[in-house]
Amino acid sequence: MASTRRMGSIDSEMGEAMLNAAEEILRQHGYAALTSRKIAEHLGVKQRLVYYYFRSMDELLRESFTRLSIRELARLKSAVSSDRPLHEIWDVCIDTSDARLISEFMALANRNEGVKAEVVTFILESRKLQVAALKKVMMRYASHENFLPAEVLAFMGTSLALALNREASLGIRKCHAPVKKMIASFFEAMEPEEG
Amino acid sequence: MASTRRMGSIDSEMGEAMLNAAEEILRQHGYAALTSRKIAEHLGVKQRLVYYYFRSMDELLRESFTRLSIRELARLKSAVSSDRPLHEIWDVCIDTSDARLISEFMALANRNEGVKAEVVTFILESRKLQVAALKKVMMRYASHENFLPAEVLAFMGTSLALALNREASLGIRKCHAPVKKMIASFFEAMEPEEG
DNA sequence: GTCTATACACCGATAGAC
DNA sequence: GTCTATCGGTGTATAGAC
Repeated sequence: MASTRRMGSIDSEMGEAMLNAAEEILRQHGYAALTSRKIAEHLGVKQRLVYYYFRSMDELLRESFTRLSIRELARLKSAVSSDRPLHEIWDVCIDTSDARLISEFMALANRNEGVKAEVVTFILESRKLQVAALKKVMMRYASHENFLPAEVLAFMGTSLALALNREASLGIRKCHAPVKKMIASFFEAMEPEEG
Repeated sequence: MASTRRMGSIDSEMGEAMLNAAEEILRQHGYAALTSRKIAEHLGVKQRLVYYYFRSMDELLRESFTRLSIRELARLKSAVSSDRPLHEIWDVCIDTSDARLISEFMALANRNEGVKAEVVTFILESRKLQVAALKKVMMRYASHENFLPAEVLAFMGTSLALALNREASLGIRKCHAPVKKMIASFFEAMEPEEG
């Protein structure tokens, strides 16, 4: 039997507040600064309380990414079933929570098995959604033979959005304008307005 | 006047060894584990010695990225002046030191001004080299009007290589094969063998 | 150039009171 | 559900001996 120490539910108000605080700390100060004491301080409670809601900092970290993942997949699904899925998907990718937060989780995933598993699941799931949406659009509109395979386009879209966001968070803009322009005209060709 | 505590040169054998150890720790355990104690332990010396070669851990971190940056730019420059620059540049990007190491520095850059400045300089410099190389190749070969602008291609190349490496380090392969195939045939068209 | 020794702060995690 | 108090461990950085 596992330990039965914990009594508070993660879905409670305080549990959610702690995950919110964790996200905020990750964004602003990085995973090295994500400690139970900082979270408690952030909420005006005592450090001990964090261990009432989470078995360990590791669990807190995993729960944090799980929640983020659920949130992002929901946005993606909603985009997929919209009128102009490609445009909406791109908006989700480019306007995703924060390049900094993602950077932290990417770095964490390389050495935290729990986070890694969640990150992998998230990437595969969102890619599946994107590829399906692309294939559907490419079926609908005529000239889809001129385009690259849906798998390639999905991968490119994700990669470009991530890179644009990452560089923007560093203050870099070089080449971003022509890249964005190219993407916009590309989407316009694939999924024209009033389609 | 700044402090004059330090006496050892970073370019010395021990200084270099410490930077090597730092890289290794970053790769394997992440920036939260990069401590003066771990570096010393890694080399079989005492922790105090790290502060003989570096004023602070912050300085060590900056020096570490600076060295990495110099190394990568040298590889890139050599690729640019080779027989098939595009193919060589792609090889440098895809075979770059390690997706994990880069993930760590990316995360660090978001909150360490010294590292951030170095990272920004590195990105801008390598982009400049890539764009110049692309333009040159596109001039040389005829059908360059069919291609996207050099700025866009450079950005796409970097983004795709980074994403491929990042996912590979997580064990993900989904869509990688068609993406790599597309890139290979693209380069072949732009820079054919025996050109 | 490398060491011992030490200061002081912060970490995760726990026991147990209220 | 939240608290006080405390454990052993680890972090940066320094003083000063050899």
